[in-house]
Amino acid sequence: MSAAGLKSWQAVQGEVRRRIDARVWKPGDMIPNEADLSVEFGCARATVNRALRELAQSGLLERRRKAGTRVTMHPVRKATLDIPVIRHEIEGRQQAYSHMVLTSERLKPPGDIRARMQIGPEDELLRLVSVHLADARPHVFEDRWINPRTAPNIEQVDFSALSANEWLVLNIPFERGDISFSATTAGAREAGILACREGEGLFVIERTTWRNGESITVVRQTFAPGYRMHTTL
Amino acid sequence: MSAAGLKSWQAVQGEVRRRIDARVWKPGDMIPNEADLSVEFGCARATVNRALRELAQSGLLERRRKAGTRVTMHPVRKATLDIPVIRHEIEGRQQAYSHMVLTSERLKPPGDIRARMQIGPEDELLRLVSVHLADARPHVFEDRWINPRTAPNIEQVDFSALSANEWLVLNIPFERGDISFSATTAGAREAGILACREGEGLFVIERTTWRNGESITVVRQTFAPGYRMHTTL
DNA sequence: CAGTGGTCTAGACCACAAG
DNA sequence: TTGTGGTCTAGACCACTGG
Repeated sequence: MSAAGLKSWQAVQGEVRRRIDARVWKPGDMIPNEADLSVEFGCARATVNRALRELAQSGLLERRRKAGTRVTMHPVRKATLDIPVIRHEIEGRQQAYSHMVLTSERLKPPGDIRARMQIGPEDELLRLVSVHLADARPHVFEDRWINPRTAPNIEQVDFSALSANEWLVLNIPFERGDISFSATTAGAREAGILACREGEGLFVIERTTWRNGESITVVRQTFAPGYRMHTTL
Repeated sequence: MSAAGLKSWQAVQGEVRRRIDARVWKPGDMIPNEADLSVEFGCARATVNRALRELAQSGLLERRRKAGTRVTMHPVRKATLDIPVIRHEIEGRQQAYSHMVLTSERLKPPGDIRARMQIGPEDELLRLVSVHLADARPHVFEDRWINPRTAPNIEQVDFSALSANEWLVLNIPFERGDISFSATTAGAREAGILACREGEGLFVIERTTWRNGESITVVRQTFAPGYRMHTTL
């Protein structure tokens, strides 16, 4: 039953996965410590550590100093999604990208935006409403608020040449952000802009990004019908 | 400008991030090799390697043997989503979980399911339609196909006690899977089951899982209005 | 061919937390 | 207090691939 001569961390990881899968180590069980495993497998402890560390990060194991390592009782699967710049996503499908700014204005935001961006009640933001097109057909409707304090010179940028998304990616990289995925129902406005029927279900991504503890932007992107994000587990 | 005495991989990683952020190393630039960096930072090469490896995995750097390491031209942000078992998600919100099986039958699947699960034209699958409830209110409508070849004994399982999701997680762990997120419009059936209005936009997760090169299950989960997945970037 | 990242090793010290 | 994982090190060899 024992396995010796597993000299690569991938091999160790595979053997550990196999044992968990085969219920040699059951959910909730403790597994041997790194030193013992390194002896059993005939490799260095660092190799075992690398193998187990990745399994812990992926949620299959739980590790605590002194307490040791146990098989997670109810593993939470994690999926990694790529969040592409919309132009690249469209061009990657061999379609022609373009975008249009519908409105651009400076004003005090409503309360929910103010709260999400943690700004003062008198601060003004730049609001940009735009639509991204793939082969001249509407693809995403975007409603964005930008904080001029973190993005100076934003007022001078010509967003007809470069979308706000790309300008920010290039000029104001963010340190931290949160993102959410949901669905909404097309109202008259979305239906008109995205050329779909009112009442259709639409995929929505909302994002807030931060830099040096200050918010950069809040954006809500509503996708045309049929949009789908895909990844592997 | 140089930084010496960065003795932890986190510190090295932070310094590298800082330089990329500050445009010391611009998108597309090569950066020094690991040996040189380890000298500059006053640490071992393995420490530099660990720092850079993680940055490469997160998409900020591109590394190739012999070619060296360069700053990614258009970094693709990655978001990691937790895909919880529905019962845990509901109970985590302090709500009472329950579920109901609406139909359970064995039959030959339609062509799209057959294609996605890569099974023969004569193979039969178990089809389970069910709904998960949070505090007795409908939360998810689930349409699932299960392959009896990978999940033997599935016919004998009492899914009124344990949902198919949980039974599979416990008994037939998958090796590989794909998942997609999209939106749909509630039809009469979804509206009835989820107690929402017809025509409402609903969030959808579709999953296919595999084990030993054979498909285990295909499931489509349609969430009640207002559902949202959230994570950080 | 040779330069670069990828990995393994044996040993060491440290940080944390369970008993 | 002490067992465990977390990390660093110096050195070594290997695998890939650009020139």
